[in-house]
Amino acid sequence: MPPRKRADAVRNEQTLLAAAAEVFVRSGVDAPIREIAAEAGVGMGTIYRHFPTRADLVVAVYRHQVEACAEAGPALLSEEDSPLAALRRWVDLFVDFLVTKHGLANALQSDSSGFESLHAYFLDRLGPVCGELLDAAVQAGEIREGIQPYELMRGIGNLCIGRGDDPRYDPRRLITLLLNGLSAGAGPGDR
Amino acid sequence: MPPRKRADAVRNEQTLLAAAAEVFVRSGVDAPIREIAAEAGVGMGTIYRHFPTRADLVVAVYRHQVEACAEAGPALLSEEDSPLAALRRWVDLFVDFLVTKHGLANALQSDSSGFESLHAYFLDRLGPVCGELLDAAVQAGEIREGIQPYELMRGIGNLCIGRGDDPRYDPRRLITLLLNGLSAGAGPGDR
DNA sequence: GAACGATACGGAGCGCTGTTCCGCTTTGTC
DNA sequence: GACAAAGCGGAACAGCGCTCCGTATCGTTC
Repeated sequence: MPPRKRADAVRNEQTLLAAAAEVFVRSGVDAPIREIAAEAGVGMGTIYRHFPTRADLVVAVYRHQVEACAEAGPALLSEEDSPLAALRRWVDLFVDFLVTKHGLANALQSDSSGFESLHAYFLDRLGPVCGELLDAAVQAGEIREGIQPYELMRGIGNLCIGRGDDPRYDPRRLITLLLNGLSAGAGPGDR
Repeated sequence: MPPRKRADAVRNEQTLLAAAAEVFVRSGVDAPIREIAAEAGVGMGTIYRHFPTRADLVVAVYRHQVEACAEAGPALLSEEDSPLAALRRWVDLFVDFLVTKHGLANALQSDSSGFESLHAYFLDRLGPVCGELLDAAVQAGEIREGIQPYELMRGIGNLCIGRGDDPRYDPRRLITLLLNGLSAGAGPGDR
């Protein structure tokens, strides 16, 4: 066995993933390495040691975010007051994650097979989580039934395409409207 | 009326278009501005004056190339010994042009409507030219009939996708094979 | 052809970026 | 506590986009 990694290295890797995720949301996946290093409070050498290329970093953040998003689903369900509130907060996390996801295609440039498998992983992992949130909200009578997880995730994903082009376009506002539409008139008496 | 442009400015613009086309083929559409300036033998200021953004330059080269390619069709037909030879040389020009075309999407970033119209212009202008070359070669019994201009152009275009990724992949070699296949066994006795 | 604005040119210079490299620090082990 | 080994930080270098302004060229007028 190769001797296991040093504790500080492990720590730094986690810090970097979190910092990169944050910076990606703020400045896009093409953000300067310096900015990510500063956000994480580490040197640039550290980033290059952990993630030799930008694609490595983007992929790592992607996996990390998928995982975080997946784990956040059940957690939010239990800590929020209502399933709908949990769903709203989950969607918010999901939107942040989409920056990374949309940057992935460029970062991987022409490795379309790698992209496919990462995309499949995304669907397998997040689809059920989103489904749980939707079911719970339906059970609680907070949203109308009938919408599929894939449909919602895809719709949100599409609303976020091209974000940043034009300051007048704010995907989050539209997504809020979408969710409002989903809950409108969905009381117990609804059919 | 604004006074017409100075002679040297017009000359430089033409020189730049030719130089940029050349450099795009050699180094891709992301080639450093300095390299294009050097190729054209002008200063960088001159490029920025004529084409404030990279997209402006790419679009201008694109139009210029479409035009050149369109005019080259009939010219080659009359100066080459056979229609097939003319077709081969035309395809060669076309392949060079595709570098610019494929770079266009990135250069325009998110202006998809601008891209659409440029693409339509491309089809309208070059489709008929390609058709003429194909017809002439068929008439001369040099290639089999039945292939459509759009089909050929699209096929060649697709073969050129991702060029430069991998030195082992040479689109021109495959395109040569394609043309050989088009002419194989297309003698007068063929039916 | 001489003189003179207007126009265009060239390239040094600035600021920002990716990437490397090596002296220094921290960690785990004996 | 001592000492490799592993890891870290960030100065330094190189390449790039873009601007700015002194200089050269052009077109016009006499």
